[in-house]
Amino acid sequence: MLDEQISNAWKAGTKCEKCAIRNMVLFADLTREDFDLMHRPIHDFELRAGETLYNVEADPTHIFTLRSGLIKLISYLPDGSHRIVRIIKQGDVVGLEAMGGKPYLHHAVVLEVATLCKIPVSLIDTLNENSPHLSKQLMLRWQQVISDADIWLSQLSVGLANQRVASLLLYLAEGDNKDKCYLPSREDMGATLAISPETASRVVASFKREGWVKSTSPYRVSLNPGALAGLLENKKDLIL
Amino acid sequence: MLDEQISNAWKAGTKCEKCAIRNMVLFADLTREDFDLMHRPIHDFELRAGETLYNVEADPTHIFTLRSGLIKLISYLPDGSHRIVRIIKQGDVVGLEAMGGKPYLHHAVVLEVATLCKIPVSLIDTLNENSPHLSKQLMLRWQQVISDADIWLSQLSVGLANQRVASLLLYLAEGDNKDKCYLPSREDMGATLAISPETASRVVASFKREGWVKSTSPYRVSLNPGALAGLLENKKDLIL
DNA sequence: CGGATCGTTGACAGGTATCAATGCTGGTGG
DNA sequence: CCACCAGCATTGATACCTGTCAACGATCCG
Repeated sequence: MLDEQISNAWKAGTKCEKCAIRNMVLFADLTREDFDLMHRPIHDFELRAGETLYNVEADPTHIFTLRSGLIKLISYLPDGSHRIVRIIKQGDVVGLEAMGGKPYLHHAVVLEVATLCKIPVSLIDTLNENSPHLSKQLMLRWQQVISDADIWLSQLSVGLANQRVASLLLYLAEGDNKDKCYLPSREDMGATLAISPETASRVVASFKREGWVKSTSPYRVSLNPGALAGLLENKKDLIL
Repeated sequence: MLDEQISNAWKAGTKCEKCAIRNMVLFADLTREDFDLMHRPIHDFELRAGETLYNVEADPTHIFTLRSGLIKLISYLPDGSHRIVRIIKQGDVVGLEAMGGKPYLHHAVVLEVATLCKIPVSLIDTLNENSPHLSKQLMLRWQQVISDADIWLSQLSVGLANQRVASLLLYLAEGDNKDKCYLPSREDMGATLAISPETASRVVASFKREGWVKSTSPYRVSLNPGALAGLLENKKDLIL
């Protein structure tokens, strides 16, 4: 039975290599023996839209990699309001805060059906002491997170409402087929862009009227990246 | 001469321990021999307001710790506009992106006279392979950065202009004497809070009229934390 | 004393939040 | 099978807030 668990873990390991499609190579250099040494294996699983991956009160014992789907990270303010501070896309790592024993910083909720790998922090710690390579990989993950946070700050929270919505759609399209992407609920868009749901609705409606955004299936749209990007250009056209 | 350099590095090392006042303990567990082994020592120096610590084009060969003063991190957008995405306070680490060879993500400019430690990335790398403890410390630094970024997103970019200004002042006061803090130029406040400099000016002026903010010296104010915090409470007073 | 830079203040237009009403859709139960 | 309901998107009307443009004042410095 234990052997079965190990085997399952190793299966997850091979999937990790597939994740490498999006430079997800945390474990690319591990051998079969390394896995056999572990008591608590990596576990892969699936969550449906609306389900919670973790919240701030959960035990910070695992980090996760998102193999497919979409996850939102919600930050709650003392006054009860909330904001979506990040959207996790395929290949990203979630819950890195757990390293170091600190509680999770957010409430992580699935937007689109998600398949994930669940990795015990203790495992990372063990490997960390032996493999400086993994340590480097983790460092790169942290950088990615910061880099994403900066995009949020410098692009998604600035400018007119239609510019913010355009930026968000383009951001979501990056991880997807480049011109098809997930379309968040209007309330989620509001919480993401610091605008009201009604304004978000108005903007999306206007984009649809222009033909820049077309619904394909529920919560899925195809879009015209060029037109949307055009909205962002003329923020400051200085005469240099 | 080399010996003198080493001695200087060690002096900087002792200062690191002083930094530990704000849980800055990157090198707290290093011995004298460890330092003697290093070819490129830690160097400490000072920068005046307005001077640049680094920009995106600089060689990402060092990370820095801020022993005193204040530094803003600016992110430039493709369209030429810019935003202040973080403000580095005493005890914080700057330029962590340099780990991993990636270019610096921002333009780092001094707001208030800053004293810093300049640490070669190569040094960190070397130590990293031997000391898992340092690796842990770095992890904690990353967390801190993320945590700060989240504050920016969830508090400083949301709500009415006066709420944002209040949040910013309270944030700056944290690192200071709790009721005295640095008062940024109106333009910097605008770039930080995603509002126009004029609006920032109006809000600050109104705070001064209310007596919540009082200039002490140029770019320095004392403030009434309670009153400012009061502005943030009634965002959503639900009947729970 | 002029000039530059920054902060302040005013007037006004435009964008957005808010409140409210109306469609729309999917699920439930009769 | 249909009616009903709940939740979400849409749309409208209005007040408020903020951006913008512009003028003026303060301060510092050459």
